[in-house]
Amino acid sequence: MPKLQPINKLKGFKDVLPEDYVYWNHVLAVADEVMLSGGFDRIDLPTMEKEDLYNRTTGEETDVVGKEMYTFDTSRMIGSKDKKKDKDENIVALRPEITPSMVRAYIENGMQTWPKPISLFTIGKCYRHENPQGGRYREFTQLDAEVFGEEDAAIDASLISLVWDIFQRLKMNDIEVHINSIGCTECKPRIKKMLVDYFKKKQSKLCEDCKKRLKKNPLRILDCKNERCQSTIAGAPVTIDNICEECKKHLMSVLEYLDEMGVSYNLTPNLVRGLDYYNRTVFEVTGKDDRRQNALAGGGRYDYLIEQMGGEPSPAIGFGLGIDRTVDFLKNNNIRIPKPKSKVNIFMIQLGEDAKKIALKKTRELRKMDLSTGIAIGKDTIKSQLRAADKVNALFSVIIGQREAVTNSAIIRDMRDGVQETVELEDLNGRLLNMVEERIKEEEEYKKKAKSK
RNA sequence: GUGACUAUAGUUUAGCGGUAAAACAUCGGCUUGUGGUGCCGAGGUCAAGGGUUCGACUCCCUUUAGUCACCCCA
Repeated sequence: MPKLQPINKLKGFKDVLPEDYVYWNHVLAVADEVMLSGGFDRIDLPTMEKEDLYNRTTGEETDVVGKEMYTFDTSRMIGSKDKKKDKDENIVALRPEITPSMVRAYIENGMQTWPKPISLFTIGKCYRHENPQGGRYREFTQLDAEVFGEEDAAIDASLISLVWDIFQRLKMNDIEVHINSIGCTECKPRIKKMLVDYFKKKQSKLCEDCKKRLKKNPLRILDCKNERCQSTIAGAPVTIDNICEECKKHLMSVLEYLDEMGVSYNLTPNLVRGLDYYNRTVFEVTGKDDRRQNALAGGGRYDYLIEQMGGEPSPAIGFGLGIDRTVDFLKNNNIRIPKPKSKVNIFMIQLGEDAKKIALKKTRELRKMDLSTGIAIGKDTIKSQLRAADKVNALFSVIIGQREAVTNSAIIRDMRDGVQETVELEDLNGRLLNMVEERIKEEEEYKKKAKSK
């Protein structure tokens, strides 16, 4: 028979294997802990929404929505009997980010009546159809947190401090926090106009991308990394010099609070975020390495979005934190994570049909006692089973053969030195529990001694 | 979407115009009911398709996939 072509995973998607999952587990646990202790409630939201949601929030003009979104027409799906007349109802999209869903959920569930501020977070997958490269995937996991109903600068600062705390807890020291303010409805248009006026005069000196940006999103020119544009950008009007008094005051307070909390940051006048809905405070956390895809987290204020989405006007601020990139960061920088506790303590070895039945029953009992127990059902020889026990680093093996099955006994073998003892079957569980506990205690003491030396 | 580079065993890599190596991993064996070390053995249409050649894993083209950079962003 000819070999069949195997099916591979989709481009930009990935499998997280056991070796990496310990990192995921750790990052997820730390994130969860920090957010919960910060007074946030965890929720879960759909991965798919109507496409319109993103057109009205993230912005049709942005690349994220304009060309990277996975959108489907459900009426044209294979086998679909659902042929609605109203086209808009049929167009759905996999979320490219979570904030729009958060805002939608806020309005849809009447959260404006909840005690303020409303602090929520969620962890889930997002999808963007772009070319994958280091640290960038088509399916990625984000921690998304939002605070609704409070415009005080202290909220901005404390939200940023939470991001900071997550990275601190993960022992990620080589990171930078960048902060900027892009103004409010009053000053943002003015700044935009100033920039357009300035760059229009120097258009010939800009790169091709920036010429396009001049029409689409002039703020983004400030963010351009093209060498050609740098000198022009350097002479451009700076946003924080031109924001209104109120916005300036807000920014200053944010910075003051951050100083107070011991969060170090850089005031980065060129920082603008790609999404349309931001105003005032915007921030980004990046790794200090020279990789390009080094944004670990980013967010900002979006005080007008809820009203724009048809809800009662309410201030809001939030951030997204990339779990994949955080895991990559830990691995690339060789940051140690706490060792997961040893997996298999006991390995059950059986010889013959009768013994197999007893072994299966005993395995279940031991597992119920919280003793992790392995068993190699498919293997029949004692040799191969012992080898399997060795592979998983079992502390003890239990051997039940024909002889033991007949006499209602079992052999406990210490895998460290090969010392064996025979016990009555009914005493097996208790004896094992004692032995494992003793051994674990012993190992901990040994570790302590090694450390103190 | 644009550009550069890469593709050999499960993994990491050698290799040469004359039909493939190593290390590690996996599985099996080294006679009786006892693991780790040791010894032996198994496994590859050299990414796919086409061309040049007496002959291609090796040279050329196409495709596909991966990596990196741009764009954008977490």
